[in-house]
Amino acid sequence: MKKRVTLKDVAAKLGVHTSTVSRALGLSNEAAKSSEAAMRIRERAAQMGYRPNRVAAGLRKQRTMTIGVMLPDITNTLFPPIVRGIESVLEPRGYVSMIVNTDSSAERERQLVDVLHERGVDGIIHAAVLSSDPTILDVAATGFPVVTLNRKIDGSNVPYVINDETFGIRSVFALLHSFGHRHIAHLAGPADLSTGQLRLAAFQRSAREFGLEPNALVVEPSLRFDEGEGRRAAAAIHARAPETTAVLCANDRLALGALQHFQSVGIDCPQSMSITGFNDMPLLEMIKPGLTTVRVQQFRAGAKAASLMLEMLDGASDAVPHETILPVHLVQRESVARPRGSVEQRLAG
Amino acid sequence: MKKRVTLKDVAAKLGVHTSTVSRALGLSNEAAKSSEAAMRIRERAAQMGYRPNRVAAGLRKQRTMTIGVMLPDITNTLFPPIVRGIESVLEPRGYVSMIVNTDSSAERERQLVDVLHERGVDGIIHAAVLSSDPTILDVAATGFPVVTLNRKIDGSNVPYVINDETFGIRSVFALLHSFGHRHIAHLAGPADLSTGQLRLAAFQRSAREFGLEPNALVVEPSLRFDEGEGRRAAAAIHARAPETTAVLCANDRLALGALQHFQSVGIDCPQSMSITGFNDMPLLEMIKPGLTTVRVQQFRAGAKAASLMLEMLDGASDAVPHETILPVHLVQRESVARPRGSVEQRLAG
DNA sequence: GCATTTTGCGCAAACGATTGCATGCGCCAC
DNA sequence: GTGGCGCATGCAATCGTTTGCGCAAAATGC
Repeated sequence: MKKRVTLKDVAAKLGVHTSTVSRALGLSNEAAKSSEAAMRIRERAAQMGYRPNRVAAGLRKQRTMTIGVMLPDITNTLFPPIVRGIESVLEPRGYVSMIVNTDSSAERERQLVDVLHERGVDGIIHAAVLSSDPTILDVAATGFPVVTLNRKIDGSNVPYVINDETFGIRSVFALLHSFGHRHIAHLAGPADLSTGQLRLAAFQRSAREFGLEPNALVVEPSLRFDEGEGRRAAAAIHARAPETTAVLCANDRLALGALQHFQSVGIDCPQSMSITGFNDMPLLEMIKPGLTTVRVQQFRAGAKAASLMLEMLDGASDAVPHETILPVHLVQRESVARPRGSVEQRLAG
Repeated sequence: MKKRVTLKDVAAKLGVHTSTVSRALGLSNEAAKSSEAAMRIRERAAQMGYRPNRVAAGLRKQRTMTIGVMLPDITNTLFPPIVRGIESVLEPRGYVSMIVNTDSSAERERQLVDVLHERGVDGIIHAAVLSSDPTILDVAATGFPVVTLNRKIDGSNVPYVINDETFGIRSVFALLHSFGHRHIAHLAGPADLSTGQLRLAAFQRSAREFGLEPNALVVEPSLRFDEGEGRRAAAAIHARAPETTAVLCANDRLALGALQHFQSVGIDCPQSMSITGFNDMPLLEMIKPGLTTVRVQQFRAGAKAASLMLEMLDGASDAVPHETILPVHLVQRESVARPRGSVEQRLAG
């Protein structure tokens, strides 16, 4: 393996001191470094194929130009766009990200925070899921730069980026309501996940806003955000409240599961049952019927979180906004129709 | 921000030299380190919350315990499982991965190799796509540890892990043939991507094997592995060869596009047109008709590549197999049926 | 009980960059 | 002509570990 070219090598070749070379290459060294001597050094360094050793620089400067990214599971289609968004702002600034998967386990999260620390990351972007996890808050409390994604943090000054879930849920609710649905069930997300909580709260607020009694509406919580739970919970809803004409699901995968369930028992969507999702995951437009859902801007969320992080690292901690809410928008496809037996449908039929 | 505890701090507190502490904590220091002195040191270090600084260790040891992972785009559903597979073997051994997205650009790839080098990664796992890209080969040629995924490398000794694409394509071909299809078109992948090439070659070999003249079968190459190209190419196939009864697609997304096209022009799948995919991407079971495809084991491929990498790093380079082929298997769903007008169908009809 | 091997630990030099301080030079002004 | 200022460069310390070397003490062998 070829030995790498170091500052010393370049310096020796030019008969100058390493510090001189270091300064000549130092990015921001005022315009002063446009002197011809510096020019010659840079030229020579490039020609020799010099590449700075960021590990050494990191040790000395206590800045590794590395950002830790913690997420539950990169396999979940939600996260890759976030990662790309983060990367899109980090990379041009010379940072790289170090991605770890927590599998939503508090224990793993604790370990992984240590792993990231040992490797000297300059900050952590935390794509949170658990509605409460002390670890990352502890880290932030020490003054270490942290930005969270998808979770509102109340009792701290950790900046966070979230999507406007409340508005999103309200939008689907409004849509269902405008189609004439009054028996709207909520297939809720897991109670220990922040998005689950948030969306449930938004559902209840919307119900009230539209003059429906929240307690009269059935809410069936799921244990995981997956199709299996969607099927199970949909069955439960149908059993508990056969009068239900629409199921507002906390995310797309639950909605997909619900869809499968109703199809399997011969209840047509959207003719006999309207179903909505959340997130607008890829490929959703392929399935039949196209799922009406809410599109969230994952890429932008990642990019935003990364910019906030960079601002913090630039020392402008005070200037970074505590809260950033990204707009979402309703994506109407075919999974919502007027309820069977509604006035309009009788007229049409 | 709390200052981190260093070896020196621990040493000072115990009145010993840093090197003593270092050795006491050094993982593999023979059983010798079970001495009570070492025990006390470890205990004390843990109690003080000592965490080794891997940056410093990396500088000194020229081993950062970091593996670079290059892939085209983490957003592509193929890659997250690979990443988890890699992580599953790296993490228990104390390594972390540094993921970069090349967007299939040779230029970006060149830059990113430098980025990874600067950060002192111990090796690179390259989830290749381009059927030829010199950069990574150059890197490997210098003796730097490289393992590639999904691409066969001929003129070098870089270990690679691939799925048994040839067998997979042959399996679908055999299935279509057994259903009575004789006018089988291939919706091929981009010619500059290795998987595109490989699958085309496998298609032609299979045709010959089953007694069909490869040149008589229509092959429509796509420019990208996406639904849009799938639609376009499917239309082209239909126009060029209306007698086609089955389209064997180079991957699932192309198949999805083809499906969309045929549906849009009123050609029913599978009644009038059989379609097959490749990869078995998630959510595929949700669409109608379920796409018959080939499942590849991405997680295992990643895990395997990572093990090979670790073997190389352990100095067992010679013992590392040059080629690893992972089995794939056919997943039959509903998108394949007997061709319209076949003897069997006439009998059934 | 003495010679020899083993063991345990301290010392100090790395690893490759950055950076405060010192030095020396040229240049300008008075 | 000399004092002072600025600028470029060199010197050396530093970041936190690891590790070869050497010395002393302990353990072993006969």
